[in-house]
Amino acid sequence: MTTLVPPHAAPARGVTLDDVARLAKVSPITVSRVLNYPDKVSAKTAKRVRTAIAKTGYVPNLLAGSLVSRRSRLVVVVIPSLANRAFVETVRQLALVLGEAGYQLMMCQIEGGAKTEAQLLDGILARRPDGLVLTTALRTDAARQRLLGLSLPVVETWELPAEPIDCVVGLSHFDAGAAMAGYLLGKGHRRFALLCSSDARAAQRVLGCEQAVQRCGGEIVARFQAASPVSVADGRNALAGLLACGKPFDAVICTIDLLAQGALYEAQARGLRVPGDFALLGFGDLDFAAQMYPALSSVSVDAGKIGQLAATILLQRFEGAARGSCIEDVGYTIVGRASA
Amino acid sequence: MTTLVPPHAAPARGVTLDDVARLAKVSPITVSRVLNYPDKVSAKTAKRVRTAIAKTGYVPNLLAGSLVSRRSRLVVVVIPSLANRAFVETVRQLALVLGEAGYQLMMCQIEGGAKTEAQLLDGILARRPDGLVLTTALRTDAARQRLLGLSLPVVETWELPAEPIDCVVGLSHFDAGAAMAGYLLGKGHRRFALLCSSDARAAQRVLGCEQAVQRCGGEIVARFQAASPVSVADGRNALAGLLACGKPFDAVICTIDLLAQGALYEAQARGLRVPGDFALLGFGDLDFAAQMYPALSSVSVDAGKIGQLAATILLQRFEGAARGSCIEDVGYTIVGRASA
DNA sequence: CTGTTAGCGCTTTCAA
DNA sequence: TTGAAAGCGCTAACAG
Repeated sequence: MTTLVPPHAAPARGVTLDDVARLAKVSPITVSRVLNYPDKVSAKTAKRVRTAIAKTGYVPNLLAGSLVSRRSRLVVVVIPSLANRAFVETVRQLALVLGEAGYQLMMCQIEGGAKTEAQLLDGILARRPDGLVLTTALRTDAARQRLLGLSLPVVETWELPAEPIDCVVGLSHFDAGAAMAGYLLGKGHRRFALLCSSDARAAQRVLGCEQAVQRCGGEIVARFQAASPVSVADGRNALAGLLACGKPFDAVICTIDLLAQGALYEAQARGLRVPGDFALLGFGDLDFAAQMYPALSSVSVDAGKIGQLAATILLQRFEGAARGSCIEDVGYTIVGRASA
Repeated sequence: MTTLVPPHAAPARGVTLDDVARLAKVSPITVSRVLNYPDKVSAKTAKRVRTAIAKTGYVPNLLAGSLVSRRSRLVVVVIPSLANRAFVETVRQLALVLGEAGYQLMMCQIEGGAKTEAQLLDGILARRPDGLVLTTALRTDAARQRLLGLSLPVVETWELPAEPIDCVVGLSHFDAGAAMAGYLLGKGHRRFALLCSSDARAAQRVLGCEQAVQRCGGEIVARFQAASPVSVADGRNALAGLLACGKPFDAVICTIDLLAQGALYEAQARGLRVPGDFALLGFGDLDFAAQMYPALSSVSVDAGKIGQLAATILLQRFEGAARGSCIEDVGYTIVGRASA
């Protein structure tokens, strides 16, 4: 049982399938079948093998298995940042549905670090996942091209790209922005301030918002742009800046609830009242929105449904569905509460 | 260039290292070296190889590489749930430091699903990560035993387990709880209400808190326990329940900022004043704590430092440091603000 | 600096 | 139901 330590102190050799096979007095392939196709092995043999597995503490080596079977049973979901709470429920549902189908989900954060997007992506692809879920669009064309050149199933989520890589589950942020403005216009507001975060989707919402306001005879009196990543503090600062510039407004539209949260705190600190002094509308319907006082009106997106659909679509792609065979729009819902 | 589709529609064969080698007119190992040990190849040869790589769109297969080299350059960090914001910065720093050292970090969520903890762990181990970071303690002994039986470097974080698996970067939640009570006792508060979340670490903080209160002649007049996962709504409900039961109190201690946030909203909704009517103290110092009105007193833990240290320790373990060679206590800081 | 040989641990394919 | 042979794509070890 003693093993010589190799020169460069490589990790211990570990128990292999062959070790288990020897102990159970079967051929290696039988052990493999017990693990992967239990039906194809007699109950008696299977039991002997399982005993040997337990006795040895064998952990299968998926690197080897995936290499030859060309299936890793791994799905990677790429998220821009853990801090972005929009994706929490999406990822949860993804993991759940994929897990039930025998796939493992792992998350990769794509923010920060010295690596380019393409390098990060190559690092992921090198591990040969069976599928990929993107919660944020690839910013570089190099990365996009890389995926287009592969036959790897990909689901882009949370938006509706003009030229999808493969399948899509998302919503139109332009439309959502227009609906936000429409909602406030419908309540009689005309003088809007915009507090914006700095990502492409927020920009789309702003665009939709601006066009709707213009179309209906409203006016955008001021606009503040927060740096990325956006924070509650940005919301406070933005409202402070807005008040400082002195232009009158009757509604504040935030591209994300965090900004609205900050704006509300700033209003409270100054003794201003919402919705008395101005209406306030956020986006995302994060958990605190319904709980704040006053409760925050927001736009809700069914994040869990995005995850479920993305998982289902991936599974279909694994079963042979064609690339690009599915584009789903999950839409959005305006949730009116006390603040607007 | 046409390939027959194999019977079970296995994924396309893809470009291999041999293809690149053939195109560049070198041996496969030279291509490997260009990728892994660029110094060991002449600039001229390297250039030819890189051209061939670009031309073919070659993506290395780490499954094969890791199999033979016994190094996956993968570190997996296990988190209980994406929703838990405490770990955001820890994971970010982990990814950063490990990334600079050539390791890739992937996250696995361990909540929900039908899989047991041990099964989930086996699924991770099967991919042969070079290291593991736990942000939450393993709940089952089976899972713990599995890790103890391997030589895999592991760092447990965010607490100081009595019997560590390997290395540790954390803090004493018992001490933090005692300090929370001590802080309020020092401000003259004596009648405490406790709003608790339902995890082991919160329980430790509660324990520390209770003992400190008792020791100093204070009193815990009421205690509410929120179900897991905890939410802002739980905070509102808990404060409402507390007020309903009618017992007088002058300070509310929450095991987590989310509960304090909810409690504050409920207080605002009822026209109560913080800290006028009662002091409020949270834990975690989440981003909104400093921004709320009134600003929330809380306990800050240097989450980023935990990540940095964990990464550094892992790298040392990779370099041969002994199992269990490092136990770090990062402590905590009480951040006094308006609410207490 | 470059190449040859061997084999990582497993599953596919075919045969019994 | 079980097994034997072959080889997935790559790198360690050694040789030139």
